[in-house]
Amino acid sequence: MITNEIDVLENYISQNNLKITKQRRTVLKAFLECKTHISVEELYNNVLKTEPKVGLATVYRTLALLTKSGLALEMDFGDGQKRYESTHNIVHHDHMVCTECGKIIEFNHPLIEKFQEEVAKENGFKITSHKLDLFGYCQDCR
Amino acid sequence: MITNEIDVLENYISQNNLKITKQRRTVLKAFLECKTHISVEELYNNVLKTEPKVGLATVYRTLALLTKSGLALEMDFGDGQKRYESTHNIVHHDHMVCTECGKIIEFNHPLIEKFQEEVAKENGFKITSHKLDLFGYCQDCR
DNA sequence: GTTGCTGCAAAGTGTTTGCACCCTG
DNA sequence: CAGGGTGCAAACACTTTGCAGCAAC
Repeated sequence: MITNEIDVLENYISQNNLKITKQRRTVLKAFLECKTHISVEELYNNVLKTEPKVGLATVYRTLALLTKSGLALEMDFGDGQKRYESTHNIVHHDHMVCTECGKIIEFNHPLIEKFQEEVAKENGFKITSHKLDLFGYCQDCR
Repeated sequence: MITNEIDVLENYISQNNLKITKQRRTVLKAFLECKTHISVEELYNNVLKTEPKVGLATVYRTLALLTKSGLALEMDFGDGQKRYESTHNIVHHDHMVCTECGKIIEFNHPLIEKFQEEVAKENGFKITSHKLDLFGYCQDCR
């Protein structure tokens, strides 16, 4: 529920001497209502629909805040802009990106994760995060 | 051998009505002598050591050319700049990136590749390329 | 009333492009 | 000598930052 996220945000905010503002609530709300893997520009446009005088910089700053507070994940598909995904109610997954139509299919394969850990251990490497993107053509575009 | 790469480049160039120039040779030579996963800036600095009046734009343009001719692979580790790797004598591999010291460990795990194909097939997805990056701490930094 | 937040515009960063001149083929 | 290549600077796209006024606590 959205209430839940606002709690998380307010909790983070009160622990860090920050302040809740109308803009931050608006951006969070729009972020949670949006499709996932949203770009800053897309989110900004959605925010403007309800709150037309919010600045783009505020959206950038709020997304950084959401990322730090653990509500958002920052992604980079190499298309030159950052994209974000809510951490609410999602389990970890990787992405197939259709280079033709831009569609993103999420998937998760436990064995792939397992072998990642295995190969990391072999190299004395401690994984904190990972990113697996498959690029190609989706069913409709192949 | 370097001669080999120049052949590949000249071959591509002659097939596309392009021209061999001193700058292109210099960039290619520096590229092949450099450490892998090199950034444009790093390569540019190395080029300047032997040919001080080459422009940065030429390095960008030549790297695009090398990528198109199949001599270079473009990578993006999400640090805001493109990096390149020679395709010469390398087999496909993925990367572990130490977020502390920047070290990059290459690895390859055939089963991970196999399961990628498997999960793609399940989704009717045709993979043309993929990218797997593990982020975390290397042996020295953990 | 302090101190953090906002909107705006300016500055940054990495990359691409327009153009006049140069050089390869 | 035609047409692509080069260096330079300007333009670009996305993101960050400085600042004066504003709002939350």
